[in-house]
Amino acid sequence: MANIREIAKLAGVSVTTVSRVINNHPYVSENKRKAVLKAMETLNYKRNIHAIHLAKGRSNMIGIVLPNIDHPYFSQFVEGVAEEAIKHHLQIVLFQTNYEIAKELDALESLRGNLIDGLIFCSRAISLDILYQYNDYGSIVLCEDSDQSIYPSISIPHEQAFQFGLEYLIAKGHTKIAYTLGRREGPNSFKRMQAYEKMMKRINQNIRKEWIFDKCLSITDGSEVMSKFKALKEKPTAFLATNDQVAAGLLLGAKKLGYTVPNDIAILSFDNQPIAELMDISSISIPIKKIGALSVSTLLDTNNQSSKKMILPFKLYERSTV
Amino acid sequence: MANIREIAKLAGVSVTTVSRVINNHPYVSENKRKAVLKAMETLNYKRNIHAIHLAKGRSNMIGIVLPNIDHPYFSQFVEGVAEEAIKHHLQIVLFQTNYEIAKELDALESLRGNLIDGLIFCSRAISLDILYQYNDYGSIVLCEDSDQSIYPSISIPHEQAFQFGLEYLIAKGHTKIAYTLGRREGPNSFKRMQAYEKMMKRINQNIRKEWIFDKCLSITDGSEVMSKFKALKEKPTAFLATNDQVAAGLLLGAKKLGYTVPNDIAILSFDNQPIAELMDISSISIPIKKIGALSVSTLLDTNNQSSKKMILPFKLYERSTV
DNA sequence: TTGTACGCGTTATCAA
DNA sequence: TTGATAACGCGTACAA
Repeated sequence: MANIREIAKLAGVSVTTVSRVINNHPYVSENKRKAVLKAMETLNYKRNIHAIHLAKGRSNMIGIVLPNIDHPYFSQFVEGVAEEAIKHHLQIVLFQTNYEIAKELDALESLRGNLIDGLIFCSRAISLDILYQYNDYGSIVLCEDSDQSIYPSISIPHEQAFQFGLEYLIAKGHTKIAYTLGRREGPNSFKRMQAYEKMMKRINQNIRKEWIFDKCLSITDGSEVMSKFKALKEKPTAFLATNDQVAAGLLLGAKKLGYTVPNDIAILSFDNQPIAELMDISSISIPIKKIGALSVSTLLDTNNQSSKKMILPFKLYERSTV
Repeated sequence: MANIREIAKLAGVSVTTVSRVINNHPYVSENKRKAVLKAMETLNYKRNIHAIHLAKGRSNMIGIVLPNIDHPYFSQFVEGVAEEAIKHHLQIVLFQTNYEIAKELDALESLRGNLIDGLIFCSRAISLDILYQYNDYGSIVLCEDSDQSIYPSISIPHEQAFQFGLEYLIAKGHTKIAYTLGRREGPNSFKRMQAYEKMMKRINQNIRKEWIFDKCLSITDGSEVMSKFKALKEKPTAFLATNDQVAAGLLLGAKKLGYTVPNDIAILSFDNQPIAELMDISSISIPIKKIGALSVSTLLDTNNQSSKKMILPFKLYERSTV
């Protein structure tokens, strides 16, 4: 409860001097500094962070917007953010939105209300129009393959990567290719769908709606898709999966249903997480942690270069499922 | 930028009245309320959260201390916390510690400095002695099978659950039982080790250090343990695994090395997450999300019952790996 | 090198 | 039903 004034009184100095000692400012004589430190000790002083935030107008906290933390992609992303944040003495506030726009607005309002200095959109549902309204209230970084020009964005080139995956499957002799998506509405999904349509046109294949599975994010989702695959009259020969979890589910589901991989059905996925290596799943790597870390440094850097787009490299890891 | 005073001026009322309107207090005439709301609208008013925190002495933020978020156990835990927190309009601040005591101290200092109103220790490395020094600075909840009596704790009965798992393996004919641990130092691990020693004594088995594998948390860790298993002269016939990830790694590693499960080696794990169901791994469930959710409500409740210990039930799901 | 005095934006108290 | 004013605790011109 002891505040800076009580310390000053006990130490026989002014509050300014106390403040200087606390913040390691120069121009404090050694004996006064000692007196202040001693007073702080005896009164068990702790500074009130809210007062600092109020006085400074900043909080050294940043927010992360994500649908749900309980998914390897997002938790790894946050891990990358956390590691970088700690270097800059930033605290992290989590906004789990479940893709609800109202919750994303909460996060934006927290930015407007100065709770956080900046906001990282790991994945968003809200429209860019609304996002633009918050342009003045703090830094915002988008982690998506975005073509807008207001906010900095960081991602891999999703369209190109998806096309690369399709070309790889085609080169392996596949023309009947199905794919899974997290959710149709996301900007990254949109890029993936574009790549798919383009490539199918190139190899003269019709787009079959029943070969496109959305809402696929988890290992369980992948397994369920495999059951749907079984019921399909006309079957694809390959899957391009949202991520390694879905691919693992597909693989396990396939084995359970008696299909052999890659003979009956080939599987290629994204992310290249440990599970892909362990289950020997061919996967296109995405540097998730790095994207997280870069989103922090970009956030801090945002004064200078307010709307740059960063594109990170992806890489194919060939394994046994294609 | 507009603050409460400017609103007051424009609306022709006092700051008190503005504050009343903002906080839905009674005793504001309808026309003044309208005038205030209009002024807020035209000046694009947003309240400064730091000023509120300072004036109120609270922040409506809670902290979570965990080693690293990029693990299904912890991310699911946080998911449980987040879902409960949102019901109480609480924000979540993440403290990723990597089991470093200094980082745990950071979190405690944030509690002391009023940044957060309460702190949840999902897993801790710091000693209870030090923890006790922060008893006055806010609520603390421990999510461990703890016998201390200062802070509320929430967990499953780890010793009992581990014993239950061992008894199950023994009933299935196993006497040569190995196990994996997250880290030796944790309170939960200690309980598990106790149970192990007790049960081995009961069935007249020596404790073999080389059958105890620590630092096992991930799927990769499990796979590596299996390689060590291969090099073992005298081999156990069963593994009790830290969690489903480790079990999955053990299972995949076993298959890769040509062992059959459960004939060559049986595997039983904890958590019962989706991957266990999908890979048909026998597992003892832990209600992780529920523990997370309860930790929040306990935190809020902590005035009344400052040191209760909550023990949640576990349950065995028998599958094909034992 | 030190201190005074004010600003930060809001809530709470008390008098009217 | 309203408003003046004092906290809340710290940072920082500016003066000395």
